[in-house]
Amino acid sequence: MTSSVPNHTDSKQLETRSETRDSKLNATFDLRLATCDFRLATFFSMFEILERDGKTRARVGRLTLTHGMVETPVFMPVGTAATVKAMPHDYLESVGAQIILANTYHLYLRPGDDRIARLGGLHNFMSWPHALLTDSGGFQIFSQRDLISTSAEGANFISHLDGSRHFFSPEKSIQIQQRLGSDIMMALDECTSYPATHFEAARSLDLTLRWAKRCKQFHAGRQDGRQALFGIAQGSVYPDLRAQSVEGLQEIGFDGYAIGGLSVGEPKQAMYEITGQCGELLPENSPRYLMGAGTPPDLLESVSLGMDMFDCVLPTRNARNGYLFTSRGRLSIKNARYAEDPGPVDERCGCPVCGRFSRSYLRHLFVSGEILSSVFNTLHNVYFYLDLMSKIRQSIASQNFSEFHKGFLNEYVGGDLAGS
RNA sequence: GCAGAGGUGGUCGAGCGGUCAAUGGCACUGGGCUGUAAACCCAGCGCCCUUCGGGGCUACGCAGGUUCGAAUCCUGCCCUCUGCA
Repeated sequence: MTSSVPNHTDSKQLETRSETRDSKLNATFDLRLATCDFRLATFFSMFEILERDGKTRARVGRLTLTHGMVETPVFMPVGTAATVKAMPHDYLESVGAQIILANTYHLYLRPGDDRIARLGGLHNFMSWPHALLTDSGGFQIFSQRDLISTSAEGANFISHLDGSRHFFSPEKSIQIQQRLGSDIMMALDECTSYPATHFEAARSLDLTLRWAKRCKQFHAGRQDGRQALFGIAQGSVYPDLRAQSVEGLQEIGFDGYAIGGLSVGEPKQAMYEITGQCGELLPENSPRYLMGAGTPPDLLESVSLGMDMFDCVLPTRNARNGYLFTSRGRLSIKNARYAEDPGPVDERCGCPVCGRFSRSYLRHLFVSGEILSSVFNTLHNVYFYLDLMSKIRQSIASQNFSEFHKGFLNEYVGGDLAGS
């Protein structure tokens, strides 16, 4: 069974990919043509569990989507505006990205879902032949709450781009995601901010559940198996509300279940407790997606609690802000101590950046504000995340996940890397 | 040589009698970032103490002077730029 869990980030595989770049580009082009007309597609969303860890709730699974199979646990790089910032597509492929995120609200505002639809859908538009997940816009209800008001009917947005007013109903969010043609659509939710009182969280959860039902109903009318729909649990840090949320979602029935409203400022302990609780309550045979998480230790902990899918802006955003992930912890490449450090960012990293460039050079690029700084730092961080997920899958398959988890934390220190 | 303009903290540059250790930008140093309004944001940035309220010292080309008080006014000197010879 181990063989069914490919190591997408094996350095030899990287070389191979690099050597066959031309043929790969051709394949990409062919795939793009093939996916141009969705009516030809016959895939349906499916999740199967391939391996289970004996000591924790961790499992290895395979998600079969319209645009390819996804091995879980999986980290999905965030590509809000139809681009994983600073990452060329072939870099994403070479690093083993199986599925990336895009954002419904942002793409609706610009360039517009109708335009993307006319250009053959999001896969075609951005020339990404692999799996795509679109977030519903629910997170923007949280992150742009000063510009948004919600009602039972939906969310009223004031565009951060030009001040224009827009209304997002659950139906509209799904309609846009259908036009985009993502492999996985997310139900429109209200991402509850933290802290929230029990009363506020209950109100928010109730709204989210009603919206979830409308999303499902709207999608059911057009259900053709090409796009999966995931529901999102809310309930802040209150176990009774989380239980209610998970139960409500299952009554409606989704292709997968996400945990939203975490990693929004709550204590780590609360985050892990709620994740663990949801891991137990969510259906065993459905993919479980912890939205917005997290740090490398968060990913390991959440996998052990039964989570299958993750997304987070940390590897990409932090890369652009000069913060690199290494096997020994974080490293702020802008620090003066690296000014003349000839060593690689992480001597144990197999990424092309660590294989070629010094900390000194990368610091220079960052300090100088060079574009390559963002490119290299992002490539390194995304590689680090995807490599970590690959190792997690392997360790689960070989029944030594707990040891791997422990060993990783032992090396990975929260503070800055000691100058070495 | 004559005429005019000017020399301010790492740098550019404001201030033009007290509220000035001196606005602001940059540079520098550190921190933050968890379904991306983020190549962003925050803080520090003369020296020495501090019970974190503050206190002391040294600083606006150099040297004097006026004044209770000078980066700011006066005198001399040094230097820079522009124009005319």
